[in-house]
Amino acid sequence: MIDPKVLRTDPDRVRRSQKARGESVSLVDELLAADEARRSGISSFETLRAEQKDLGRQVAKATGDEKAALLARTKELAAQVKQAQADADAAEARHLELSKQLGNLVIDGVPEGGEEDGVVLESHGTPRDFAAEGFEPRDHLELGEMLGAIDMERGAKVSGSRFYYLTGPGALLELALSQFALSKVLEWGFTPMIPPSLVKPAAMEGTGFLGQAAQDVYRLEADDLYLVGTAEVPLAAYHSDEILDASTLPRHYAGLSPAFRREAGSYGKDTRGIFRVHWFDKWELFVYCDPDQAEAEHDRLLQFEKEFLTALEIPFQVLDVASGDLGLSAARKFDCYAWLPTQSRYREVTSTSNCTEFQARRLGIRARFDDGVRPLATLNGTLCAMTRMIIMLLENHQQADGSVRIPEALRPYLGGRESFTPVEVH
RNA sequence: GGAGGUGUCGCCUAGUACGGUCUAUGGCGCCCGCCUGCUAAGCGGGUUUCGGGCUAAUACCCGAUCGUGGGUUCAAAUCCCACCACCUCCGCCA
Repeated sequence: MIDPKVLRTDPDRVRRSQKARGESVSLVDELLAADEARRSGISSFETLRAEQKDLGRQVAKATGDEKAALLARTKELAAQVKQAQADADAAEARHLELSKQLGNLVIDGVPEGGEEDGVVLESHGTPRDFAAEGFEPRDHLELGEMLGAIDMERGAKVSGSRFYYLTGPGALLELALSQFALSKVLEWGFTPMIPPSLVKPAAMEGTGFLGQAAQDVYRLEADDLYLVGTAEVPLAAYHSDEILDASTLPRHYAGLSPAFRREAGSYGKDTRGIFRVHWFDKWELFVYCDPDQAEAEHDRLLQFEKEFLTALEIPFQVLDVASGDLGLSAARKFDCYAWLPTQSRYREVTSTSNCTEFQARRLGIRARFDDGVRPLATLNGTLCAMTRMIIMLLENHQQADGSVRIPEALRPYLGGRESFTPVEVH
């Protein structure tokens, strides 16, 4: 949710933001009307209720005829109070419903437009020239099968399409990546967390995943729980309905969890291998901070993501995501796109969002600052989505014979091993 | 899954059998002040939280808030119903 005061004092700014997102601008006017109705509803309820309480006190003290007279009067008032409360509740509910539809305010400077309009801010590393090296690169699945690292067929047999087994070297790679990620997050001062990956509707709703992204979420009907698509959800909900001491900010958490995604509407897209799957494991970075520090923290998250990709020797670009492609919660988003040799293009591997106070307001996360209790800012960023990172390692570090060089940074977590080589598998 | 118990303003706690100055008690902690070579102790005052109003700002005023949501009633911490969380025991289980 955005700040209701901004809506009242500067509705044009909200309209601009809605327009930049490609969302309905008339929602802003509906919200303004709902807000007004809500405030006047509450106000008339409070007035009546004060009167009722006062009468109640008199009744408590009175006796005999006096009491009977007061009781007769107060009965009618009670009916009015009840009605006023019902009206106020209805107006409040309407306002809340509309508020939740409104996306976060886009930060100035975010490029306008949709998916194609993101701006490349920087490029790091140089894609290999396989032609110059004299061989045609194999794609990650071919390499994965040669190495005995990825088994899609059995994944499909057991769980269906878009499921996989990581076997032998594949499993080792994921665990090495995970260990490497852990050592980095500790070095950067994050608290490592293993959060629950099933959450209640409130957590999903509060993080903004039940809006336009709802069709992509797995739900367990029998238990009314959701499977999270990212550790962002349990990490954001961790402090829900809490008031934190400002002196404990910023708080840096790094969560390792599975990510479950229905990938509805992506039929036929990226169907080969483990590029787009229904489940993968991921290290996610999460920050709670003073809204004043949010943009600086956002830059830091991006730095960490860049450092990780650089250490793994993967060429990548940084994209400033356009306003129409931000999702509900983000006010600004930077994606890292890594070079995928067999597609000769950069593909998304990480994404970091500054959600400002949007999620905190929905989840009731506040902090006690010198100037009072205010919602704080939340930010998140991918550190390592295992399947995508494995793809990038396999393809970028492959050799002519199908073996794959292990970047130095990962070797300590693989017993010093320098490469994986093709094997006979069954 | 079965049986029983508990849930009060940071923590502990009084209040719930019998609805009405509960406008929620007391202690700890914390904040301010006094006293004081300095600290401690002592003394006095303040302290649920949230939303709103009014202020230059304090002060002050109004509403909500006793796990959550409903209900009964003129009136609910207190009575009724549902749900949630935690604890104990039993069963099952990595």
